[in-house]
Amino acid sequence: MKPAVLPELAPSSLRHRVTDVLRSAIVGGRLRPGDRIVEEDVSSQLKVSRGPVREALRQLEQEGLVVSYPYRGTEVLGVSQEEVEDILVPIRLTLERFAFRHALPLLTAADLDALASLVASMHSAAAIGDLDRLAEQDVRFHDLVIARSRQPHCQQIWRTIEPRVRAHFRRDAPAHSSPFELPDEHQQLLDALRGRDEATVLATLEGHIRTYSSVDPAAPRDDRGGPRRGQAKP
Amino acid sequence: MKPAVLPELAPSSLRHRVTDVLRSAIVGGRLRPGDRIVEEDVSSQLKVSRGPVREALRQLEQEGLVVSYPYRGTEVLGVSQEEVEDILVPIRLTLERFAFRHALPLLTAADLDALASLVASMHSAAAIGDLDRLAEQDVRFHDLVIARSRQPHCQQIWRTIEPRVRAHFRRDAPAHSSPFELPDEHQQLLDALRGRDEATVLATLEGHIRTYSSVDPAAPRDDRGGPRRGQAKP
DNA sequence: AGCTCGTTAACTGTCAACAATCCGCGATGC
DNA sequence: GCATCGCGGATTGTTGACAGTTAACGAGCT
Repeated sequence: MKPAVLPELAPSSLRHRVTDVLRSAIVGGRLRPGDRIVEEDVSSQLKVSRGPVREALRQLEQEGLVVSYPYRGTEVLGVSQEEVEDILVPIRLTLERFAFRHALPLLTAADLDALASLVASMHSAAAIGDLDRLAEQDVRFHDLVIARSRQPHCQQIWRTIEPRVRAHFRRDAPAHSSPFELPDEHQQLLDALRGRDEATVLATLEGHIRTYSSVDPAAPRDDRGGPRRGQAKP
Repeated sequence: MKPAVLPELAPSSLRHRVTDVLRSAIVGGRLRPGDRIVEEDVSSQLKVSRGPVREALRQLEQEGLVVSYPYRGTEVLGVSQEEVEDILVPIRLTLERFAFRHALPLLTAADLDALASLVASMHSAAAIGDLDRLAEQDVRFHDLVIARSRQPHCQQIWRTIEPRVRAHFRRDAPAHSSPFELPDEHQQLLDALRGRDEATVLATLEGHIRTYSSVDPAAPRDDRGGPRRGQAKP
């Protein structure tokens, strides 16, 4: 096996798994903005000590999903629609333009096949209305391309932007578009990548991301998450 | 004392101080890309245990200043000029546009005075050639405005972008412009803020930040910092 | 009543010891 | 010679205990 084409397994330390569990709880909406996260609770529920939990919380804090105040604890942070539209989506656009441009000449046939199977999975998920899997494959598509760009800062910032965008659409704008548009758009992206034409790729990408920024303007703004004083009684 | 105008002292836990020490060592160039950071060394030098050091490293990792590989350690990460120009500066522009727009109606007379004194300090620093203080006041100027915007995600992303930009200019493009332009540009920004006219503020800001993205194109690209195998013998 | 000040429970912050993993190097076998 | 295996030092990952801080509660004073 000379050409290293193995998917290079993700690092799985305890702290990474704790981070993933908490992040998916937040992104999935089981932890809502304003909810407190108590280290002891998490560590006892997950049967680990508080060390890894603390490190996970530090990471989530840097990802903008939680805030913590010294000696007072950590709570889940909300995102205002304004910040999503005016900051997160424009940043995402900057990142992905850069990433797709750099990944384009580096994508192997195996990569394109992997993307194709993700698109196929999206089609079937849309067909049976499995929105969770649809979102999951959506993220993986972009993750893969961005990973192939081999630009460390681009990847790092992407990892901090993407969960917030996803949390926002999951929590506050659940029905932003027909679930059938998503697979089609990614199919177009994939076709553009196969064509290896940078201009086409970037134009398609731009259209794709802008689609997602135009959410229902009647949706309520969400600007919760100020410093908490006092705590809820049981 | 009804109107809360106290500068609200920064949280000073051990982990915050360790983070600050390491970050300033990286941004200041005393730790260079590729250098290893060993938890035990840091903890013994700073006379603290490894816990806070680990949390500091997690935070710096999220700020993109270091990378760590499981069970193998942490090392300082470099930034390529391409990533600075194509990602970090555009993101900075997005953030500051948003922040200045939101801060504009919220800035108090005291805030404007504080900005004025920063500008004054920049003038005197430029006069005696104190580039460190100049850069320090530069950052504080933008920090203050962004803090006043009261947009949590904007602030959070700023904190992760700014150190990288600063590290880049400090390490790789030390003489990007005359030290006398900096105070003047901030003077203009301050005047625009005093005028309370959004369009003027944004135009001035844009010019200011773009100035900084146009660095000497002959400067060497810096793309170090891949995964390390093996370790240097003493 | 309203304010101030101890008291206290619930947390977070910090530490030092222990466990797990990686890397280099030399022994071993072919 | 050269690949493979396994040992050992260095360093990171994890744990449980202890110390410090916060905010709510209630007694005492005015």
